[in-house]
Amino acid sequence: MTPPAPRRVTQRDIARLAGVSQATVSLVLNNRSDADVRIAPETRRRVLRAITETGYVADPVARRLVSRFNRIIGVFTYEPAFPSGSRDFFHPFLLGIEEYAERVGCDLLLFTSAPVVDGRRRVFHQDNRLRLADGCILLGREIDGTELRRLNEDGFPYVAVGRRDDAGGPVPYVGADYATAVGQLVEFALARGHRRLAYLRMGLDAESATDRQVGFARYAGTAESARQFTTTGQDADLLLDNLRADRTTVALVEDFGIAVALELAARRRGLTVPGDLSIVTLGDPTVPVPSDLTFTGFLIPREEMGRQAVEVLTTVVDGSADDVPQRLLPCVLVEGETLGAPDPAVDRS
Amino acid sequence: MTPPAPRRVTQRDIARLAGVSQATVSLVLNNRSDADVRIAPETRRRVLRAITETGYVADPVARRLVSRFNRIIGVFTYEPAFPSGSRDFFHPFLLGIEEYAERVGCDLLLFTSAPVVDGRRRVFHQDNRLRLADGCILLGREIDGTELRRLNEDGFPYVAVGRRDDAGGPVPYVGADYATAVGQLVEFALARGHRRLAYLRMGLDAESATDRQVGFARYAGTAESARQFTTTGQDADLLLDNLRADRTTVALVEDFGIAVALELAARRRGLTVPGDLSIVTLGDPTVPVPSDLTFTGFLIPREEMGRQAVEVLTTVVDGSADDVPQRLLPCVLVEGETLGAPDPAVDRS
DNA sequence: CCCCGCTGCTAATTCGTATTAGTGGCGGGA
DNA sequence: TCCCGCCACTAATACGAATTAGCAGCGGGG
Repeated sequence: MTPPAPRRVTQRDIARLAGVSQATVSLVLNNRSDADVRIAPETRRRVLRAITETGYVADPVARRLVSRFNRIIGVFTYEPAFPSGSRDFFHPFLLGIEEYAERVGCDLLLFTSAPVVDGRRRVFHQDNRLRLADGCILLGREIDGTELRRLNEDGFPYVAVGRRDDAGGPVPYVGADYATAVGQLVEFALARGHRRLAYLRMGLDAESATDRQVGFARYAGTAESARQFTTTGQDADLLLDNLRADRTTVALVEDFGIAVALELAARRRGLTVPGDLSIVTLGDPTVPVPSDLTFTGFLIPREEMGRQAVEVLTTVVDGSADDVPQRLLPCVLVEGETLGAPDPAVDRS
Repeated sequence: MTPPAPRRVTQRDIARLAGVSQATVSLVLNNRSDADVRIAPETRRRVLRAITETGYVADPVARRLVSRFNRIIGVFTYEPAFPSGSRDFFHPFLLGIEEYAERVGCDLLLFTSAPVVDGRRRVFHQDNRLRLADGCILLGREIDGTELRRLNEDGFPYVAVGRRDDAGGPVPYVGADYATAVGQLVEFALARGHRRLAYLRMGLDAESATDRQVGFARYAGTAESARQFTTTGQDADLLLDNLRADRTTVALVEDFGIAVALELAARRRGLTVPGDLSIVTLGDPTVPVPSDLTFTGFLIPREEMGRQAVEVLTTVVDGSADDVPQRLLPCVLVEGETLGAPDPAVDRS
């Protein structure tokens, strides 16, 4: 048992010590010196002395109650923020978020208390704690539309990381420009002479998946063939069969893990990459995948997304945001070694 | 420009809607039903309806002002929490912290706003925000003693991760029992026949370093030789020279990276590990080190330390702590492949 | 001498919620 | 009829800081 905590020092205590009123202490503290507020230097000194003597610090909670601002940025992750599994997924975002938060002097509040319902965390629940923060950053592959809608209705400042479809109004976000990145890779492939492309998707209906498909569909129009396959990557061999049957020369793979599995299957079968089949990845690995070769594809600017999310959020919070901020950051193309020219023999057949 | 934020819904609004007083709303909300507080079921229903209609949620800040509790756990890291460099250092702690915080329904507040002075973050500074949280977990290899002292004086609930020396009183902590772990490894080495041991330290004066040395000193007493070397690992060759000159058969290495460097230097010189020299590490890698062999040593129970830190903190916060909680968790020994028997020829010389 | 205006401060109020003391109304027992 | 006691609330206050209106005191101009 600890002794009943000694009541913490308040402005009243300081006031008593310095022989002034609580209001004066507050004025000195915020060192106000407007036209209509003047404090004699001597008085100011007495107050400051009392403050340093007692080591007084203003209670941020009480302060917030008045000022409506906390300098706290909420971070809501739809999966645990520090999981072993998707660890590499959130980490770069958090890195950028932390960096920028430090720059603007904000603390980060991780809403770990949000209860899990139906396998997902929920922003809105009984004892909603969102308001502890001035605004909130939403992280997650998929974000529930109804929750976004609710945020919009409440007018609570927030920013999603990753592009989001409208939800009862436009959603502020900082995303990655997947469509363009995928488009560029398709153009590369076409320029190399590829005419039979395949797009391997996981079958998620997250915006990030849609955007990639859009990029593929938009730029692959001139190809002789541009099929799409849905796969989990479990049966890479079957997948490979399908691709071969289709005389595909380059596969654009949504998920990095599947690309690795595909390459492995090809090698097992005596095929070479990119000799017999080119493989292009459309996103960096979210879990460490042991692979000795560098895949052609792109990197998602996760860290920068985190940084800019904080930046955007601050503008939304202080009301200086221009309309609803929506940013798409360019992905970084990776040359890699898995995109080659198609086999001429096959190509002519 | 956003429209001037629509003032958020308060209990007064609910009260007006339901035709009751604000106090009644509060009573319904906390669904108090003590002997001296009774609300007619009909009234209760009216209030609840108004609440669900407006989507009202209590302002956690105002609530805190009254109750003194926030269900917020502060996390203070002396280096950035999500750095690229020491990433693997904090991550496991945070993982455990998050897990347990979720379990007890607390949010995590990362004090990213703490300014960096002299290359380190400081807990105490001008605009101290510690009080936003109910208590605080301190993470860092080295923690400033004066700050601990200050925390003790202020009576602010906190727990350090890692054992700490007294600072104006005992420091509550959850640490790893390095002394015992190192001791066990020394005993293993002795049991294998080693008589000439060397302890390679980095020269930090953190408690974690001291504890390891204590373990070494305590258990290596019966050895023929038990020297200590200070090294940064830069000149692994010189280090190796010294060890050879000293006829050392087993080196206990504080830092994992140095162990790797040493093994590399040995191999370059045509020596085998553990044939010619046994190497034991005294802590797991904080940065990913490419190495194909498993070092004999121990693992620090970082995740569990994080979990228990939260657990202990909650007891400190609610005053149910038994005295000053100090826990040392056992490390997990790793058999590994780098501890062998000493070369008999050398041994007899 | 009166009043204005300036200086330097304080009293009072506000933020939103929790808690406690108290109050009006009503039924029942004496 | 009077009073007690219970029920179902409400009024008032506290939490700690920020802010605003306003009040003494004093000097100077008319």
